Amino acid sequence: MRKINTRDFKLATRSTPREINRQILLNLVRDHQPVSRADLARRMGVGRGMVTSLVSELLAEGAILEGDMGDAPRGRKPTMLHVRTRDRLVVAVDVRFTRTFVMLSDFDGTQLALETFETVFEPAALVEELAARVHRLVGGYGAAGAVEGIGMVVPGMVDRRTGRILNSPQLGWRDVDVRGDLEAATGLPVHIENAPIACALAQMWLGQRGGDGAADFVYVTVSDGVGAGVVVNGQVVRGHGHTAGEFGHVPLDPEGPYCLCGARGCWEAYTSNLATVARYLGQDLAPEQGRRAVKRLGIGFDDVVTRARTGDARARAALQETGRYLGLGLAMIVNALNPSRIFVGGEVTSAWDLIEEQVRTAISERALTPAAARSPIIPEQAGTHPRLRGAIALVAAPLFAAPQVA
Amino acid sequence: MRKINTRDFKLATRSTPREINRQILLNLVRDHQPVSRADLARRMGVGRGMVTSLVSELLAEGAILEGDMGDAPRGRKPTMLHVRTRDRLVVAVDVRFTRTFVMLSDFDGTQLALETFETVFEPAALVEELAARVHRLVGGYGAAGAVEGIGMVVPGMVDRRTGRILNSPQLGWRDVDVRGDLEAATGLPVHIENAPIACALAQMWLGQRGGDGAADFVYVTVSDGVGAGVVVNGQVVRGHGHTAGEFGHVPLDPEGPYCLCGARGCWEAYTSNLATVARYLGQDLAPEQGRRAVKRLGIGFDDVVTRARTGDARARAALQETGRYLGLGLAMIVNALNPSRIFVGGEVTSAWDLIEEQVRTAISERALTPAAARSPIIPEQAGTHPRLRGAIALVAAPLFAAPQVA
DNA sequence: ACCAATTTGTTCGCAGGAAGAACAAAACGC
DNA sequence: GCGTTTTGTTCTTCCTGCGAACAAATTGGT
Repeated sequence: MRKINTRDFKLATRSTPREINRQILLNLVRDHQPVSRADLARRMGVGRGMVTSLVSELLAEGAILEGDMGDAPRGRKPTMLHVRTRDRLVVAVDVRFTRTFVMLSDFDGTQLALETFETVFEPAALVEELAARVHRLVGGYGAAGAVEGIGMVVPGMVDRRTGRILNSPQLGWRDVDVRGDLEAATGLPVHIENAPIACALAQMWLGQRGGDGAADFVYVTVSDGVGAGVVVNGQVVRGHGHTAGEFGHVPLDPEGPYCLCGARGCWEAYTSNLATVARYLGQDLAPEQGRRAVKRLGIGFDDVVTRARTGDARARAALQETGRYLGLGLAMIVNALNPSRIFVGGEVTSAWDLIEEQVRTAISERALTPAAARSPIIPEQAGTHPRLRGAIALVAAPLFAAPQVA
Repeated sequence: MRKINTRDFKLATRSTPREINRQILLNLVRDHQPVSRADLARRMGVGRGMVTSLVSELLAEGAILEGDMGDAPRGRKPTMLHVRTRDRLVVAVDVRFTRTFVMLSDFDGTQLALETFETVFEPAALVEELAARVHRLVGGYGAAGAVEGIGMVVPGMVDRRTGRILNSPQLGWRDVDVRGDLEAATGLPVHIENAPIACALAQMWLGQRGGDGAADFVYVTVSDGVGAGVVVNGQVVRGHGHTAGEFGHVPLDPEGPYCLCGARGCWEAYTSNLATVARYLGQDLAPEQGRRAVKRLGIGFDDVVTRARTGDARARAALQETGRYLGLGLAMIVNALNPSRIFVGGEVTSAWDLIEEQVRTAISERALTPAAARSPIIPEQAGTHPRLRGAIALVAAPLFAAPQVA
């Protein structure tokens, strides 16, 4: 029961049904490939005639491909259809505080090249550096297919429509138009998105095929900060001012430790990697000295995990406390949005076996119903570059998304 | 960019464009009535021919009406169109812990009759009582129009599709099928919904006409408990297990006061009416004795407000603290979802002038961006029966909602 | 009083595309 | 080779958006 916005609606034309059915068919091919025309007709509940017509249109556009003959017990053998992905390339860019990652991949997420360099904070210089690398990658892998766009993920608020980065404290950017410059420098369409949202997009568009198409889930990223990408009704929630998903700065305790945002007791101040390290070292995080002390000692989150695994009881305790607070925050999300599942990404997942019990206990304590207490929490295994996969989704998703109508 | 669910999609047929445009037109009439065909054609950007055809269809169905001639500086005078609401009736039912409210109203929300009775907790008995009253109302106001359905609002989780009440602690119901029984007893279609969601629906469908069509907002109800109805992209969020919006049981402080849900420090335990009264009396809320003490003294939330207004400094302080915690919880919603606005309903609104400053201060302290800190918080004035209006929306909304497509 | 101008509302013909039936093609077993 | 079965194409029908032409209603100027 969606309300129609009388200021910003989209009329249906004669060709609207075709657009809709085209996208449905394309998504069915995507989820069930390899698949025959006759099978598609059965799944869609339409005649094979219509499928033929839609398929030939998609074939002409190069959206799908005919593959081998399939096998059938009786009758004519079907020709199988696939989505064309292998020779359609994307440049995925992940700008992080320390380093920037650039990956060349195809629409499926298969990695062709990956390079990283130290992040340049000056927007113009970053664009120049990126443009040079994109140019090199496009030239070097020209034979593998055509690059159809650049997907870029940044920490901070982004206005998807204009492509402007409204505010990124980590990079020190305010209302910067990187998209326009990068498009001009490379001649490729550029899509920019906020990092946790991109991770949610990666789950939505590149997650396991034929999954139950979870249309309601939350992706929580735990690294230096804590953020969340929220998906409701198959759509990402961006918020009115582009700042939705900032669960990281919801207070768990008004008297809690100081957070980098200036407030006290933020969820992030309990469960971010920095918080875990600070807890292990027995330091208070926020007073600037504490933070520098953490940095000086050169102990990172991964070191804490390693020590916990090799018998350091204090490290183990620090991690378990992180797990407990992680669970409390997740319980908040369960109560607020009751998603069908919550994905967790970031370095914590490497210690999941050490903290899972604490996480689940905390959720059970706080969940309102037994069903909610059982909400699946799915750690995304490390090393899958969820942000880069999100960047790929930024380019690939528009081809598969439902047409906007009404 | 909505993802198409390949398990549960809806094909477009030949008549899909018509359905879509029909609903757009109907909504335009609703928002701009009285309005002429030519004006609609201009607003929709289509020829007048198509408008004529759609309008005659809607006229034939009785969805809209032709009214007076309008006035124009030159040329033929237009005939104005209206949505037909006056003679289309709804029975709205609000089942609360103490009393049940039954209202007869038209589609516009104009009240024709309102009665209340003490809530019967036994489902079968309640249905019987309701059926008798509906029968009486329908008979008594037969001349005013035809009753097109019953909208029912209950405290607790509801499965909208099946109409079953999954769990209502307040009423002591678990997996009860009131809808089927009430439909059988009255012969009218029945829609059931959870209370905070219904309040959000009331805002969405019966809120001020031609408002900016806020498609992203949250309605927070503060009474005995604290709940929220969340609207994203023009759609209500129900959650995977029908328990979305339970912000009331997110902890503000793990060491805080006990909540009726059993946990500690819930937002509800700080800002519900009971919490305010308990704070005023200096009692701890949750231990069963405290709660009974509050009841025994016979002081309600309204009494605290009255005393605060007549110079009782302790009452004033208790309310202001409630305001502060209310603000902290609202800040959480702002950070999590960044809605375009937050509506607040319930008895607190009667003391809004006393607490507004505290609310706004708390939000400012916790919001991440200046824009988020300025998020409009709109108290709904008391006595407007938002839950009953939500019940009306349950019946009226399907006529205006966007058709589900793709 | 009549005519031009202007605006509203209706009708009609064209064309895009869903829907389904008829038809052609391919494979298998007898 | 021939019937059977399944796949894929083609063709006809009909719904409906879309634009153009037309009818109706009103005002103001001559």
